[in-house]
Amino acid sequence: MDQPTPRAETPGAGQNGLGPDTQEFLKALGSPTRQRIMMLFAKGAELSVGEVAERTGISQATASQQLTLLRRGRVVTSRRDGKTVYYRADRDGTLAALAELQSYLMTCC
Amino acid sequence: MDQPTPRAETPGAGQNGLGPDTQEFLKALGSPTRQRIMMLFAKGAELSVGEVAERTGISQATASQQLTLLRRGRVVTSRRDGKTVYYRADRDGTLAALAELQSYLMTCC
DNA sequence: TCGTCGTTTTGTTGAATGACAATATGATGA
DNA sequence: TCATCATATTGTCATTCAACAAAACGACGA
Repeated sequence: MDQPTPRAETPGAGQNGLGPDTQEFLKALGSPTRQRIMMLFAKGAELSVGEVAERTGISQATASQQLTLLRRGRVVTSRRDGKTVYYRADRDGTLAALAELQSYLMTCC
Repeated sequence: MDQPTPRAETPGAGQNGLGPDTQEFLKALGSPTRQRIMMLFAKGAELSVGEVAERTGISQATASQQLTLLRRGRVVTSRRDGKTVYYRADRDGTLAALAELQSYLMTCC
């Protein structure tokens, strides 16, 4: 169910600022709750929405919402198996965002 | 007696998540307005609060507030010269945050 | 088909955020 | 000291966000 959320068309960012992807990435990781969620995905672990809800102590609906935001920021990906949806860290998206962030910050420092 | 009293400072991030500094860093950069402000500091430029306000089109008060948030996230530093306060990118803070973020993300991917 | 289970979406509420105007602080020069 | 300039803080309002419960959706199995 990993919708190919319309890929943004401004990957370079370069001199003009961060692309929308990286912007979403920063917003996604900027929340303590979502940071806490991300810790569950250490070492490539794959978890269902319900498991994330249980281990973080937030409601199932909230977990689903927050995971959506994380997916929008390309921090996680999702995969559906039957009724349950499994999430895990998005290695490529993360590395891409990190790279763009780095190049962005290099123009300031 | 499980005592999870938040440790004051855990620079390593390690297994427990991001340190408060990096958390502030992410929040600071997670805002479009502040990202726009940061673009003004390319190439080591040094700007006063008034200049930031003028070039971004936001009020002086708002500029001061947002710059405070950026400073709290160690994205900029400030220096006072007479009446005016000059801000510029914080190279060390940025690199430190980037390094911690990277090590944090490496535990997931 | 029907019921159930897991997930998502839809209200709704309280807290946090972003913006401004107005005021306060602080430094400099007359 | 006093006036002035640049910045910081305060007060207020509109918007956004995080969280929940409840309802809708979707995929199985009987």
